[in-house]
Amino acid sequence: MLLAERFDVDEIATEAHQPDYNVAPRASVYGIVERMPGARVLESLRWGLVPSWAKDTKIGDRMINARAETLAEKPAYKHAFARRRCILPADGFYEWRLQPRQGARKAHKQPMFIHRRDGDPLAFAGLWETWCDPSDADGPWVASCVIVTTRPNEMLEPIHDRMPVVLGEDAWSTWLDPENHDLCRLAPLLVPAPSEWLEAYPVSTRVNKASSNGPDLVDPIEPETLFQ
DNA sequence: CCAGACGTTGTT
DNA sequence: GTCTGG
DNA sequence: CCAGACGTTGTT
DNA sequence: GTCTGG
Repeated sequence: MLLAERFDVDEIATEAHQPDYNVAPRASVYGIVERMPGARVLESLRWGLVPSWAKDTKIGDRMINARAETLAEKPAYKHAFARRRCILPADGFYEWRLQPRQGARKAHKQPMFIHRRDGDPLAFAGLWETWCDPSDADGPWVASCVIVTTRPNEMLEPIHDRMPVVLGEDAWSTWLDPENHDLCRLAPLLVPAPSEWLEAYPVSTRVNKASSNGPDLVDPIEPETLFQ
């Protein structure tokens, strides 16, 4: 499998499924994790971190982004940041650019697709946790994750004021190593990716609807249809 | 001490 | 579990 | 993030 | 306006 090769995964702990182009919170995403140092496993993770102490999974619905600036202090992320960092691979991500329209009182929100220029998948920095219902000890374990965000790089700045942390290949081992507790080696990774890595282009507003999906969502749209 | 939250983005 | 607010 | 709902009683 | 669901 392509992802497993690209991320040098040793074990695939999840069945392959079709890629999602419009992932919503609570959906499953791929994650690369190391429970043991150096042993990379491709897992299926629910997007929206459910901390181990949660009474139910509801809390995960709003734990979809974690600010890099405060990761180490937030009760909900502290443990995962210390021991359960992961990589969340993605073809790209969407941001909505406010685009004032002549004669319109409301600005148009133009969805943009951001991806790597070299065509490789992005490696989002993420955190993950496992949870099991405290009222049902025999119930299933739920593995969940959260995407780490930071300030935007130069290229994204006109589009949005935050962006996911995108790790370069040279940072993967340091980030994934569960025995690395050295903040001085982790903190420098949580910075905006170089603008040169990325490209942004406008896509159809069909992506606004969570039920829309499929590869055509990332098709570039013509400038004429920018202002519909 | 106990109770209650535990998060982010964007918009007004 | 752990932090904050009262 | 956007889209879409925005409610209760009583029954299974 | 604000919350929930995807």
